[in-house]
Amino acid sequence: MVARKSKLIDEEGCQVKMVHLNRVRQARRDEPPAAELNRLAELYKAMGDPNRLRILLALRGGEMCVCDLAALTGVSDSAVSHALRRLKDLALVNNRRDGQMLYYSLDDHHVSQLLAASLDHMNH
Amino acid sequence: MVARKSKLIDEEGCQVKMVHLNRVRQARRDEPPAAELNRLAELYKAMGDPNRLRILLALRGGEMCVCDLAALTGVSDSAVSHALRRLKDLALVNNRRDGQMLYYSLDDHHVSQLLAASLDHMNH
DNA sequence: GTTATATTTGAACAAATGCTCAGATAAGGA
DNA sequence: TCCTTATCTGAGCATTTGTTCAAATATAAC
Repeated sequence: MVARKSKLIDEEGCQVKMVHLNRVRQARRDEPPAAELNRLAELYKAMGDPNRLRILLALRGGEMCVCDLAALTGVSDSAVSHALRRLKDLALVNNRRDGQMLYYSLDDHHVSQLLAASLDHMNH
Repeated sequence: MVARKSKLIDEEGCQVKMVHLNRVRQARRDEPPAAELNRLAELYKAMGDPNRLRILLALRGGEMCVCDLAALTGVSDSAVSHALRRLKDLALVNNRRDGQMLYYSLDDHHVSQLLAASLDHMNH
């Protein structure tokens, strides 16, 4: 990095201040498409809530029903149901009905691996 | 999973409804300590914002200064600075001063690996 | 010293989030 | 059929979040 002073660059009609034009261009080029980026952000955001994260971690040990997850996390059945719907919309979990009860489990082993990688990262 | 009906279990003075007591106990046993769990959630939450995520992804290509990141993401220098402080507090990035400018980079290759693993996961 | 540039900081505020509550739905048993 | 249990849904609401703005720092050039 050698540049020391910012330049004003015209972009889409408005001037933008930047120092290393080539570096910014490279970053733009390497960026994943917006749809993929937003989906990744949604994924992280979903895992960024302590209770949803606890649910995901718990499901590594096998399927569980809603009221067991409520007992585990200490929130209402309703709150767990809301959380599970969000995780399901993101394809992080799925469910299977057995009578009146719904058993939730991790959607595939990738999810479990992602969690393992993160826990791993935390313990250096 | 065989149980079909919930039981009321006494826990810390209040009754909690659950179906598979052993499964809940196992999940509790396997749960990471609260401090670790909260830190992991904070980590995910930080990565769950599109602009912060874009910053992290951009830094995979090498260090960048604040105003370049502002030009990349299209938000103000101030917003980028706030974002970077949060990422720095979580040890996801660090910085180095060169004159008036601060160059930010990913804190270590683990962060980069974590991002790679996630992008990977997205493309099945 | 003064001035200009790069970044940081804190306050303010609109937008998003996660919970609870009440009512709806789905399935089983009497 | 009616009643009970398990889960879901939408509205309401308090908390949190991310941005902008204005002012403060930090360094460089003069």
